[in-house]
Amino acid sequence: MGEKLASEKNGKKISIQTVERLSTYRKILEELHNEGVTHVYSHQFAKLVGVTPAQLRRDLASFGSFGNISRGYNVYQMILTLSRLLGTDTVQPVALIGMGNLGRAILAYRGFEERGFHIAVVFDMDSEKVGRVFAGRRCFHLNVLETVLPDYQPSIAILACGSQGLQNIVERLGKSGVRGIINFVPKRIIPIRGMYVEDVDISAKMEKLSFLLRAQNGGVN
Amino acid sequence: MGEKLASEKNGKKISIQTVERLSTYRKILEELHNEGVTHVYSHQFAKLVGVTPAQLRRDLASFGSFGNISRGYNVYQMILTLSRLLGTDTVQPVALIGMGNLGRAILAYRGFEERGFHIAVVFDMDSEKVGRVFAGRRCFHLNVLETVLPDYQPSIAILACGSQGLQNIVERLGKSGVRGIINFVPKRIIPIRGMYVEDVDISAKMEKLSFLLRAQNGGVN
DNA sequence: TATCATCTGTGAATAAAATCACAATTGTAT
DNA sequence: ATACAATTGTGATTTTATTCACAGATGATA
Repeated sequence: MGEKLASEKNGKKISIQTVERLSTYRKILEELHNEGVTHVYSHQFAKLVGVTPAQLRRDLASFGSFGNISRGYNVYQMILTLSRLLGTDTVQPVALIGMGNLGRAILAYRGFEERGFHIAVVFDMDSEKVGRVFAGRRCFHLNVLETVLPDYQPSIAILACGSQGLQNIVERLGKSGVRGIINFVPKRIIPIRGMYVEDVDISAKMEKLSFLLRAQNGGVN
Repeated sequence: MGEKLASEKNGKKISIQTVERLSTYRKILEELHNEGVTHVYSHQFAKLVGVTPAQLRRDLASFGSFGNISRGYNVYQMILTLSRLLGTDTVQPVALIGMGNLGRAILAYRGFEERGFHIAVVFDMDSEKVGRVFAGRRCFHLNVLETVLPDYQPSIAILACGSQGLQNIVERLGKSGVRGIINFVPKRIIPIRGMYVEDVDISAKMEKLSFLLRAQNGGVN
């Protein structure tokens, strides 16, 4: 299925699929918290996030027991636990490679900061971009990656650059201590040992939709 | 797992997981084609896309038989078949909602056109944006959605707007014939009957990476 | 205090996905 | 023409994920 790795906690395993749902859980929990809700039952919560109550309970049970058997789940306690698990309880510096349209849009997006990720340093290869300041960050040339990264120590980098020499950039990032990569470039990259890559491929998502629509229409031949 | 739906072809089922891999397959096949490669064996191809040969063969077999038992798979034939399946053999009009930083970055991205998706019409609510021309498209006010959409007949829409009134927009799109949605807004939306939603949540991807990194570091408590 | 309704956490069952492993096939070499 | 090496497509198996369904727990109520 999906992917391989899993983590362990209290002897139980947290599957990748579960982790992917945890972000949604946290998001909804924050909304509930802001509305003043202190406890929620699995069936209510499940409806809000769009999963079955059983799956929700199993997911939550995979990293601890939070449910009071007749009050339901403690919203705030779960937010704290999830934030800890997802690493959003502390601010994490992130490097951004590529200051084109996409890079600038990512930089402008406030959602990361809210969730504990701070784009600390940005790079580009284009001499047009290097040296300019974007949203308060001076843009460095990729050449000086190795020199500059240690000042910021990001463990995550976002690739929003061209596809040329991409694999090489990945390897250099890896050697400079980056362990996780969000890849917006529609080109397969191979992580070096101990690294994780998450691809964001919007065209692929469109193709998936497109497939589903055709399939539903009775399968155009 | 993952999701529910599947499609059928020749009595065999194409699972969602398979569909998600088909985009990658097609991408790699195009590269091979451009390099002049006419046939490829499953083990070579599998290595390129990063799956096991067995899985690749099973995926391909789920919608037809292309393999010559001793020449391997016909690259060009597979490109044609995949393009047909993924609906990228004809140009598909797409509507884009939201002309902020993200919307403009999406509009500027050439990758869609290459894969057969054309952003035909754009909308916003901001009077600052409405009426302006972005990359050749005049921006319409969301108010006139119902009036304007029939001229373009998109079956897919991209949401890159604010989260206010999002669900309402989804429903209006659905009533105007939109069947698939790519949602960049970090807010859960509920598709109306017959609609598909694909969420793109970059923060969630970062949280996933963050989790994996912590887990690997021995599980910070 | 005893009864009741309803919840969680989880073993057991089911469903889905991935992998194994091999029969059938086919080009190639001699 | 025959033997050989290597490939595909797919039954069988294994692994992983989800759902079912219920025992045990707990607050509410009278």
